[in-house]
Parts: sequence; structure tokens; C-alpha cells
Amino acid sequence: MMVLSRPKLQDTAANDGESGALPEGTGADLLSRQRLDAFTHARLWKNPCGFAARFNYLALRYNQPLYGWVEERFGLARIEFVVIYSLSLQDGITASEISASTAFPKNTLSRAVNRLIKLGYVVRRTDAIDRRQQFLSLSPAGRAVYEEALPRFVALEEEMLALLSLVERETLAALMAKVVLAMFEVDVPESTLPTSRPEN
Amino acid sequence: MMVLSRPKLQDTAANDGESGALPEGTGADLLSRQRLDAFTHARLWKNPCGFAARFNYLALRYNQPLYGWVEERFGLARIEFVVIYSLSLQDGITASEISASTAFPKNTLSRAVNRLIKLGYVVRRTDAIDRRQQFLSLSPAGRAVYEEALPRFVALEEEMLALLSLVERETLAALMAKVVLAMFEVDVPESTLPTSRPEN
DNA sequence: AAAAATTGGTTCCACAAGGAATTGACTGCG
DNA sequence: CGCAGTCAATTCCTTGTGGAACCAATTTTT
Repeated sequence: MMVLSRPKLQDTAANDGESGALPEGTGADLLSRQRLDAFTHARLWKNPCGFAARFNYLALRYNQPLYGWVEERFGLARIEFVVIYSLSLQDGITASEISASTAFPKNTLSRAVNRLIKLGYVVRRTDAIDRRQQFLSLSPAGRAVYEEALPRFVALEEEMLALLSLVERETLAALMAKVVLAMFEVDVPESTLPTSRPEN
Repeated sequence: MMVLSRPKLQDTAANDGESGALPEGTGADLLSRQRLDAFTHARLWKNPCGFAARFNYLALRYNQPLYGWVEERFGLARIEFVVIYSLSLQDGITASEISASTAFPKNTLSRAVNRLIKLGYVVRRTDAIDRRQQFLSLSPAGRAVYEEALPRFVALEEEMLALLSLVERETLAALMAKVVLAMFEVDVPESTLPTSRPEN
């Protein structure tokens, strides 16, 4: 096959695709016009789990360049920037909360937080009433990193949505919200939790 | 944004949040009814890159349990199952093609393929005219793994979409296709490619 | 047609990631 | 009030990952 250069994404992986039965006009036809290798095409458009394939693909194409840039610009690993981003969303949370929400192991977060403190991007304040917990906050330097990075993240999201009208974006947002909601209700079988391991 | 976590995989990670200001009816209100921690809520609903945050979240919640199950049921790592899944989509592709499309490094794929061959799930056939290339195929045993696993993948996708009507699903599929298309057109800046690293 | 450049795949190796066990701080039960 | 159970965070240690170098088969250049 051909393969052309393109991606180099990295994350996700797996399945993708969808099958041939896409309503025309949705992209399958357009895709084939792109110089896209046949396998990626199959992953996205002829996959029995086409929806999953597509958002996995998007996650990959979104995260890869952004975190690559973060690494190169700031010398921060993905997990480290995740901490910074998280603190910008909710100041004063603990490492455990980030761990629980993002599914990164606790020890990985511990390392990331400690490095960020050493670099002066994050400050730690031990809870007076429960001295186990450590509330984290961004330092001015940490906030500066976030401020510089955010526009890139916003811009790429904007590029993703570029082909959509305002109405379409709202529709998409609403439908995605429903899907996210559905996932909250999925009871995760015990057996699936243990061995997992991110992402990646 | 987001990020997904990496479960053990390595994938995902990142931002999250919560808070309160989403257009009503989209899920924010429903969400707050769920027993969901505040930070995750912020990540999903008060995030400047909310769309990215949501599909990252979905990727995490989708991949993690499934690949965890694969690991436990078959003793196969994520990348190994990715190979199997890929071959089911397109028989006879090479390791390089899978690498290019999924963004896993070549050597990682090399290892995965060799292990799968050793386990008898994959067979390799060297191209007669270009003896560098090795076309891969599923053995009956490999196909059996796929056949057993696929229903799980389909079922979880179905759960994700459970709250959507048929019309809504089609709308979502079409909009997602447009977004995927837009990502094809993004020119990946050179600088972002080098240092990246999946997700894990 | 030899030399240089490319490409698929593998091997080497340094390092990071994460499971498991540990420490320190609370909580709850009896 | 003391002992078992829990929980945040950390440390230890093994393993897997992925960058870089390498090998082999081709292709291109001159």
C-alpha cells in the first residue's frame, strides 16, 4: 500500500473504521479523494465500530501534535501538562483527584507533580485539617505556560470543527453530551478494570 | 483539553473539569445529578476545549475496559490486538502500514507481530517480488480471537449510543465524518512530529 | 553497474511507566 | 482509647516502550 506520509499520530490505535455503508455525502466519498492510504480509509469507514474508530482517530490527531509541541516548547511530558491544564480548570485539587479523573496511575501523578513543583510551575499546600491531602495550585509561571499553550489547543479544536456551521456545532455538542452521559451509566465490569493500562 | 488517559495504555489523559455553565439540556444538568466528581465535571463541561475533552473522555472510557478485557481474556497486549483487528479490516497489509496508520512505532509493531506469529494467530508471507515486505494475515485461531472480541467492541459502542435515536445517530455519524475530514486537511507542523509519543 | 539513498523490518539499550508494597495521617469500631 | 481499616502520597522494582542504530532488499543516481 501506499501510505503516504501523513500521520504519525500515536495514541490510539486500534480499531477504526466504518464501513461502507455510510450515507453518502458524509465523507467516505470525499475521503477517497484524499491521498489517504487504503488501510486508514478502511479503519475509518469500513469498521464495524466506526463511531469508536472515528473518535479514537480524532483523539490521536488532536493530542499528538499538541502534546508534541508542549514537550518541545516547555520540556514537559504529557502528564505534566495535564496537571497544569487540570489546575487551570479547577484550582486546588489534589493529585488523587486528577488521577481518578484521568486514569493515570497515582505514582505517575506523584512524579509529575513533584517535577512541576521543582520547576516552579506548581505550588503545594498541605491541608491543615487532613494532612494527607495536598492541594495544588498553579504558580504564575505555571499559569504562563497554560496561557501560552491554550490558544494552540483552542486553535486545533477550531480546525477540527472548521467544516461545521454554528448550528451543526451545537447539534454535535448536544449529541456528544448525550453520548458522554450514556458512558457514565455504563457499569464497568470488575474484570475489566484491573489489568488495563493507559493509553497510553 | 483533554487528554486521555492512559490507562494502561497509554492513551489518554488529561484535562477535565466541571462546573456549571453548559447550555441546559445538553447534559450538564443531567451530569450534576450523577454522582460525578466535581473535577471530572469541570473537565467535561467547563473546558475551553470542550469538544476535544469529550471525545478524549469517550476514547478513554471505551478503550480502557475493552483492552483490559482483551488482556485478561487472551493475554494479548493492546498493540497485539490492534494488529489482529487491523488484519480483520484489511487482510494482507504489512506491519509498516499498521504502524503508519496507528502511529505506533515500527519496533513496537515488529514485536507485536512476532509474538502473534509465535502464538499462532498471524501468519507472515514474504512478498516474492520485494522480499523486504511481509504480508500479514490472520490464521483461523487469530480470526477466532477477533470473532470472539468483536461483539464486545460493538456492544460497548452500542451502549455509548444508547441514548440516541436512529436519526440522531445518523446525524452524529455525519457530523463526526465532517470533523474527521477536517483533520485530514490539517497540515501537521514539522516541529510537532518529532518528539511525540503515544499514549500511550 | 557501482555507489548512494530509501525502505521494511529487527535489535539494542536507556528510560519511563505503572503494579505492588510502604509510609504517614485519619477514621471508625468495639 | 487502642487496633483494624482506609486513604493520599511515595518508593521500589520490574517490564515495556520507543528512539537510534542496524541489516537486508530495492531503487535511484551518475
